[in-house]
Amino acid sequence: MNENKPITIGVLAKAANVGVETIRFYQRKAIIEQPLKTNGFRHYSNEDIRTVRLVKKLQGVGFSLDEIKELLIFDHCCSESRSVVKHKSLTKIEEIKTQISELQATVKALEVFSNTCGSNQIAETNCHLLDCFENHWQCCSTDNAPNLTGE
Amino acid sequence: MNENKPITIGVLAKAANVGVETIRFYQRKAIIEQPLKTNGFRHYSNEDIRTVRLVKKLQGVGFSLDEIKELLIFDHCCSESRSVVKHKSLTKIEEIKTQISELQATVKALEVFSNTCGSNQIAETNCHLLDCFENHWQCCSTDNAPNLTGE
DNA sequence: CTTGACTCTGTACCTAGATACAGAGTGTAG
DNA sequence: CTACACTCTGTATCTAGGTACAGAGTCAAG
Repeated sequence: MNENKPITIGVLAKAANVGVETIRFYQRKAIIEQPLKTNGFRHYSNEDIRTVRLVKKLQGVGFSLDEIKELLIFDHCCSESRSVVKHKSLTKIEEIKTQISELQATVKALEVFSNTCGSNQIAETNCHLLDCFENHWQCCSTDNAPNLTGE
Repeated sequence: MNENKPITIGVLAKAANVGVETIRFYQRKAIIEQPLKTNGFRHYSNEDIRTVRLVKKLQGVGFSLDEIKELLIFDHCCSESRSVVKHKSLTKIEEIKTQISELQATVKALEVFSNTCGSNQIAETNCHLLDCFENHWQCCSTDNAPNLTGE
């Protein structure tokens, strides 16, 4: 039933909620495969729709197109090199877990900030984002930068 | 003790682990304030070091420079408009929480993928990233895109 | 068989976030 | 007082990820 109404670039773009130029861009970047052509017109598969949607979703959670491309390549060669794929997935999982903890620290810092700064009773000096973030990250303080300014 | 050895742009850049050009770029973008000058040379404060470090940290968890700029502006005007600041912080907290759940779904999908694809016993057909993500997101499937291809 | 919607290739342009460099001035150690 | 490291302003260039044409071909309805 998909044979009589082929999925042209416009149909794909609409289905995946992106512009046609974006599809062509992804082809140039080899994120989606160059599809078959009829009379010079490309036609796509339902899997292409799923792929483009996945690309947009993965971008939304912080993957770059290069990373996404790598993930998608896994998907096509996994019978050849399962252990490599497994290893790369596990590495990526660890990266994402780290990012989740950093985001949780951000939330904590913003909560403290909004509780102090958003409260009218608190003195202005207790109300600095910099302080809140430093308490939750121990990364921005100048204390751990020895002897750069005065010795 | 910081008076005799002023924090020049190079010192600041090194302390915050960025290039001097990045510092100048942040000044042009008004992410850090234009500091005082002596004989045409800018000198910075310890707070500037903290600020640049915070900027890099916030970028690392997905904030754009414009968002960071807005946060930093909060930090300087909060006594004037505490309720606005509070409201914006709470909005940001909700955004980050959403992002955390999406990242958690990504981790789940990758775990399933690495457990199937990484296992030598599993048939190749059970081993698609697209399937794993669709099961954890219900977003990429073509099923919920009605009548775009065949009717 | 024309008209309008769509597609093709190719190239140019755009924003964000830097990064590089030219040409001139400054400041400090030897 | 010279040499070298550093800074200044201003402009150009780069990468990522698109977005926007131009000029030509295709296809389907009326």
